[in-house]
Amino acid sequence: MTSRKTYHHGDLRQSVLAAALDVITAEGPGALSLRDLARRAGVSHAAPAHHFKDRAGLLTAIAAEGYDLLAAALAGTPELRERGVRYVRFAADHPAHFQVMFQPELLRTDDPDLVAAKERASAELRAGVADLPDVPDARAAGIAAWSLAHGFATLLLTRNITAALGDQGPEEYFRSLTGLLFTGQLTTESRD
Amino acid sequence: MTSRKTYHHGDLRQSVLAAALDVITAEGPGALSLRDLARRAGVSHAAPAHHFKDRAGLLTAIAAEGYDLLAAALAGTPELRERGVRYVRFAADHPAHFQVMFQPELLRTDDPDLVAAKERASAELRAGVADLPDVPDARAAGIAAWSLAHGFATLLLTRNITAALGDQGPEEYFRSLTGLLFTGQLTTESRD
DNA sequence: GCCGGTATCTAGGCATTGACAAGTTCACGA
DNA sequence: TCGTGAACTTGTCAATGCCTAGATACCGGC
Repeated sequence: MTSRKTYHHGDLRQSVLAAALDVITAEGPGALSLRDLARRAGVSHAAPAHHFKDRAGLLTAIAAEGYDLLAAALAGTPELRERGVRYVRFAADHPAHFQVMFQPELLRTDDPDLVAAKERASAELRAGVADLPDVPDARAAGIAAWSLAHGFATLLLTRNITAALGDQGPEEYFRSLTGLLFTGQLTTESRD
Repeated sequence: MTSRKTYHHGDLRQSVLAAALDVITAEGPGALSLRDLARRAGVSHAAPAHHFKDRAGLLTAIAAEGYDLLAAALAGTPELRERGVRYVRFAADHPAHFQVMFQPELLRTDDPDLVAAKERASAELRAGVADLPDVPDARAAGIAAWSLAHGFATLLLTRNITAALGDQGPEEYFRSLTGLLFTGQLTTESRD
């Protein structure tokens, strides 16, 4: 509702993006309305379209930004476990990005910017397992680690493990979870 | 478009549910339109509302059905690993249910039927770790296992691991993944 | 300093949708 | 037979996405 003296908003793209993240965080991507975002920014209802083309364009831009944020969050972390912790932290800190990134139906998955950003994040994920010693199938190991972190993050954001967390932060809880796995406490059953 | 001779459809609820699952599977929950579902069933545009109240009601019914299907899929499986495999299989077999179940913004989370069905599924999940020997924190172990299976399932449905699968089925791949973890092949790094 | 091109934003309109209200048809039991 | 309620229809309203045409302002070349 910020009144504006100039004809040009000046920073409409960022303004709309920020408002979109708020809405998605609070009510999910389904509640997104381009017209509502325009109202919040104090511009006419068709103004956002110039920056994002349409709804899918806006969400694609958010997803691309998310992949870049994820890549940055993972960069420079040597240990695999700590990468997992940072993955969880990213999801907790950027829930809107995270949600949109993993709902391909909402996106233009062939968008060049999105593809490039996703590849940068993907490279960081692969780097986490590349230097593991004595792992026969690095790709499978990577998917195992990714599944664990991604599942934890998803269950966290869908409020499926809030009770279990207690007063502990998600990151610490996840760190101790990996400890449980890596010290073999879950391996006591039959092996085939 | 099936022409109908009687005034009453006869099985509108099931008809709408089935059509909704098709749409969600193909294009996600966002593409759901009550009016479109009505057209497919050959009824007037407001007929579905009588059975599901509104959009959230329809999605809540789908989620509840999903939790019951999941509980049934897990029931009677003794081993934890096999429960994980069945969890993955459930997601692969019922992608629409799975998606909707884990998007709380779309649902009426306080709906009694939904809460009850979710509790039944939750009980089956807990049962998987209840009889594990020598696990100090069964709850944490359960969340670790759930995270792994849920993450794998989610990444599978979002087409993030299709390349890695090759011609292997998701279930077999997941089974071998758990093998990787449970035989300690990912535990070679530092332990603190 | 000004002038034209272009990015940015406005205004209007159309088809579609979700939700609501009121009326119609039908099944079923007293 | 009658009436009661469930199942479905019809009509309507506000809101949305998207398109098109037009208005405004910024910016580089001259």
